[in-house]
Formats: sequence, structure tokens, C-alpha cells
Amino acid sequence: MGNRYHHIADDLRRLIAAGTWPTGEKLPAEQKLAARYRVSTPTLRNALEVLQSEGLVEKRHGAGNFVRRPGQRLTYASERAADAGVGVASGLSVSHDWSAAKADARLARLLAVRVDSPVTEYIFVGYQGASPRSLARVYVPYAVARLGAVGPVGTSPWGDDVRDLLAAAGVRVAATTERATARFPTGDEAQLLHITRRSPVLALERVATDVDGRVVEGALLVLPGDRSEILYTGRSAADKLEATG
Amino acid sequence: MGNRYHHIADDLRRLIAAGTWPTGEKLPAEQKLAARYRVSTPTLRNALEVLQSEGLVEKRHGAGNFVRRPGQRLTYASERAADAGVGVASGLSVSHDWSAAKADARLARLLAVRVDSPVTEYIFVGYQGASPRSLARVYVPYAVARLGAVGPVGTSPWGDDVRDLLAAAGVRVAATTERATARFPTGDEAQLLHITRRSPVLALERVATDVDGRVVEGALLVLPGDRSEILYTGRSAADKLEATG
DNA sequence: CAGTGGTCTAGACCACGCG
DNA sequence: GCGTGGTCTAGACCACTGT
Repeated sequence: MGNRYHHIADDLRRLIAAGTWPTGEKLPAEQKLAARYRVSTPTLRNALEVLQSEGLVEKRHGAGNFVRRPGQRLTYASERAADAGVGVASGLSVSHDWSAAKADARLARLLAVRVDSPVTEYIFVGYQGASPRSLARVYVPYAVARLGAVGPVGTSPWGDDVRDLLAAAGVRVAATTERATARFPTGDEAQLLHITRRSPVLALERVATDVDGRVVEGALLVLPGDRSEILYTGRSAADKLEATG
Repeated sequence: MGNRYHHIADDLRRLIAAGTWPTGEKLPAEQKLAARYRVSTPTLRNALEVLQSEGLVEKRHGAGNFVRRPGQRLTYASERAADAGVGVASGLSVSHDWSAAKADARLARLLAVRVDSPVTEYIFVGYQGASPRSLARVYVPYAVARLGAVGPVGTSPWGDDVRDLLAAAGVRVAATTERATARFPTGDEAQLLHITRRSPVLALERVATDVDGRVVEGALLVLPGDRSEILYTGRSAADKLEATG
């Protein structure tokens, strides 16, 4: 791979692995690194972007670039993982909020309701220490919410508490569907998660339906790609594929 | 969001949605667009990168930027989706190859074998038309492979055929674990998938074990983020309790 | 305040595709 | 060969952090 910044990223990766800068320590300023490698600052920044997306480097605007502890990933475990005894996130604090809202086009599609239908929106931001690590936006259609499932909820970073609320209101979740993609964050998401708009995120769409196939909860989860993963476990047949179009 | 290129991306998104350029058609050259928006070419390219990561625009080096049919996503459905009646592959051709290899550090960890252990490597590239859309690298430890599971295999884009081979050799897969992250592709992956190193990909690690907990197959899947998704469906825990009494 | 990263400029040159 | 996107330069200026 002939890319200039890729070569620089390789070199920096090697230096970090060799312990040139201890974990948590600040790297030399981008200007100095650019001078060292005799490249322009945008090129050097591309190299750092690569390392950032690998979770090796954390960029802090105005402060510097820092070496991060590797392997420190936040795991979103799909419900079944609980059966396998896999632990979910620990050491997270969560801030949350809820409000009334109206479904936009995307939300209407997710929840199978009409555009502008009233919904209750819960927003969860999971923190590890001082930095946000997960964003969950959970939506409950008003037709479901008015059964009693509104109000403040608990502290699960994935918004699972809404399920408890639904259960308390007599709503039984029968099935869950999750779709995951990789993309760049929107401006709002980047701001809430304290990341750049140039670093990949895992985006999850979760839909829960009751026994009648009615959607009782929809959720949009966003996880920084460099520090999180989705975990699925299950007993096995063969995996299947579908090409839509 | 004050970003210049974000505003341009918004405007182009609007124009595309409005049908200014028909699906599959070429956008004006980047130079011309840059002139139209009175920005430098790197800035305009950033805007196009955003649209590309949303799957709205396809970049072709030397040819131009093209409007892509939206909603055309390749779905990797986890095994349980079969229960939900999700259809199987259509419209994909697959090229594949296999060879003997030795486990590097990462592979050794994935397969729970020693570094330099012999493994059989299968590489699958799924094509939709002429363009590659999925990359699967499937590994079988030699201790399993020598039972008979070596040789050419079928045409599933996810490398599921290796399972058939294993089954034919009397190897029973009891459980599967999948981990998904969002990151940038490596140089090799970008080349094989015909994408930029700057566009996010979904990276899946799949591990299959037999009843004794021994790893019989490990797989590394890479899917372009702008045109693929992972699908997971399942009944809820409550429902499961009902079902099992 | 000084130092740092974030964004953008106005070009240059290279690599690819297509006729 | 020509038009296209891909990469890179050598700065400038702004926004943020910490003292």
C-alpha cells in the first residue's frame, strides 16, 4: 500500500507498541510529528486518524493526542448473550432523559407508525469515567406509552430499562430485530459522543414487537467504532444471506 | 454544525433526493462542484465522502462520482434469522480460493491455537455484478482439517460452505459467537473490496465451536459499511420462558 | 495567555478509466 | 490522450484546553 500516511501510521503503531510513549501519555504535537516525517500536517493527521479508528490513539482538541489502553472495548451483547453468561458493560454511569416527540420519516418507518405520530423519546448516554461511550435513543409509540410506560427510567446504557417500564405496563415483548451498520456519525451524534465526524461508528437499529406483531419499542444506538463491539452468541445452524434491492 | 463540507453534503443530498441526477448517473466533476460551491477540492471531497458513507454516492477512480440506488444493502443475517423466514442469497456470485497457512498472533487468538499452527484458509469474495461486496476469510485448524475438511468448496459469500465440508467430515458445530466492530479497512481489504481506505467497514469475527468447546472454524468477515448491514432476530427472553415452560 | 488540534485554501502531481 | 478521482503540499486561520 503506497499511501504516505499509511506508512506513517505503521511506524507510529510500531513505536506505540514498543512503548515509546506510555499508555495515557501525550504524543508529540502534530506539527512536530509532521516535521519529523517531513510531511504536511493534513497528511500526518490522516495517519493519526487511522490509529484513532483502531483505538490506539485518542485525540483531544486543544490538548493533544494520547495513547490509549488497547483492548478496552465496550461490548453490546444481544439479549441472548445473557443466556451464555456473557457479562455486559460494567463501570458505566448513565445519564438519561425523556420527552414527548413526533415521528419523523425515519422514525415512522422504524416504528411502523404514521409520520408525526406522537412518541415518547428516551435518550441514554453511557459514560466511562468522564467520556461518553454510548448513545441510545429509545422510542415508544404513544399508543403503547399511554398504557403507562412513560416517565423516568433506570440506568442501563442500552435503554433496556424501557423494557421494564413496558413490562410494568403489561406490554409483553415477543420478538426483537436488530440491524447494524458501519457509518460516520451525524453532527449531533459526534457532539454527544465527543468524537470526530470522521471516525466510524456502529449504528444499531433495534425493533421490539409484541405477540401481535405490533412495534412496542424502537431504538437507535450509536457506538464509537474504535472502542465498542457487538456480540452475538447462539447455537448454530448455518448463517443465511439476503440481498435486498 | 458549522462544517463547510457538511453543509455541502446536505445540499447535495437534497439535490440527489430531488432527482437532479437520476440514479446511476454521473455527478459533475469534483472540480466543477468545488467551483460551484466556491470551496477547495479537498473540502468538496470531504462532502462526497460523507455521502459515500451513507451509500448515496459511489466513487469510481478515473470515472466519476455516481448516484447509487438507495436501500440496496447486502444483509448478513445471523443464523437465527432463518427461523424468522428471511430469504437466502440472490444475485450474488462468489469467487473463492483456499490454501494452507500458518496462524499469526491474531489468528492464534481467534482459533485458540498456538502461533504458527497450521491452518487451512478459505477466501471468499462476494460479487454483486462486477463489484465486490463482501470478503470472508475462513480458517480451519489443521487438527480439524485433517479429518477431511480440506479442498474446494461451494459458493456462499459468507463461507458457510466450509460448514458443509466440516459436517461431511463429521464435525458438528455446536455454538457460534460473532463479534462486530466498525473500523477502516486495511490496505488489502480495501483493494479486494474495491473501496477507499477512508470508508467505514463492518468487521465481523465469527468463531464456531463443537460440543467439546473446541474451535473448529474461525472467520473474519469484512463488509463495506455503505452497502451492508448485519441482521439479528430473536424471540425475547420472556417468550422463551413461556416456550420452555 | 501559549499551545494544541480542527478546518480550509489553492494549487500540484499521480493513477486510473475510457474512448 | 484526456478527463477523472486520489494524494499531497505549505501554509492560514479558527476553536479548544490548560495554566
